[in-house]
Amino acid sequence: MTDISPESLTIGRLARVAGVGVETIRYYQLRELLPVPSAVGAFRYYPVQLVERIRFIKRAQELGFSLDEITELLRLEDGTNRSSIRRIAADRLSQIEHKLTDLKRMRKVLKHLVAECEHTRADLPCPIIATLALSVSTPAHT
Amino acid sequence: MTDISPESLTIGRLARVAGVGVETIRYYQLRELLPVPSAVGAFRYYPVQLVERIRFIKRAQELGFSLDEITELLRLEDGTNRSSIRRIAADRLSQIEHKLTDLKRMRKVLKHLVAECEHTRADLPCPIIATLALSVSTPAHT
DNA sequence: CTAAACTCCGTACCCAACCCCAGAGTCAAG
DNA sequence: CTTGACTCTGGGGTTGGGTACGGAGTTTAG
Repeated sequence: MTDISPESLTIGRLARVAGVGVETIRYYQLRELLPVPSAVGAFRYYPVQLVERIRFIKRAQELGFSLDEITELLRLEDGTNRSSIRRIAADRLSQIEHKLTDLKRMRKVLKHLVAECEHTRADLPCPIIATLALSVSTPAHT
Repeated sequence: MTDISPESLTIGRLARVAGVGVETIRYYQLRELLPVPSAVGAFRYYPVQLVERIRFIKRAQELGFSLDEITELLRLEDGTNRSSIRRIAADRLSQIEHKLTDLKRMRKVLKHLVAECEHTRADLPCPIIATLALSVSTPAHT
């Protein structure tokens, strides 16, 4: 966390230190999640601070944020616009709630079908196939 | 007026009756989820039975099955190989369980962060950003 | 009979978040 | 000063489930 300015890395080193692939860094540059440093010679050199930025991105991804949302979060990184940050997080949260509801519906139906299939006599039609073949379907999906 | 058979449809009619787009039918043919009928004239005519087949596919999709899995299910459609059918459903079920676990983790963290951000004094750093900027991350994603 | 509507076929493109490759140039160690 | 590991640019491809486009031929309603 001690920041000494002249510390710089090539893209490969940055990638290794941050735990991502070189291509990931290039892709993030394209997406404007990372700055493209100006080359000194033919190669570009990256300040070590970018390691933390990449980790920020990765941690946000673990919470399910898309790169677009992360771009937003990075713009708000100074933390002064708390309500915008909260909005992004709250939006993501409600997307997650929605998906949870959806998956729970699927789980319920599948659990039921698998169980039913296990103890239905072998001479009767398979309940899983039978359901797919003619049930009145349950609502929405992602 | 050239009624090939009382029970056959052009691709457009089949699509309308089944509630999908023409392109979806062609795509399903490509994926071998639907047979490609041989053309009588220049156009192809589809037996009405395919309407049910398309609905089968759509119902399976609502349960989260991928088109590959549905291809499998269709091969087992006669229902004689119950254990294979159950395996596919059970696999899908465990994928769903996995995803549920993952989403619940995200929800927990996000709920906590949003709540914390709401109750933290405005002069302190935003807890959402702070967490992303340096937390020790929690496992897996998607 | 004509014009609208439809079909066929191929190709290409969409989203996300990357991965992989080739060829040429470059940098740093020995 | 050579070697080999790296970088740069640019293009491609992947997965999943389709959608969109365009031109030529066909069918059908009026």
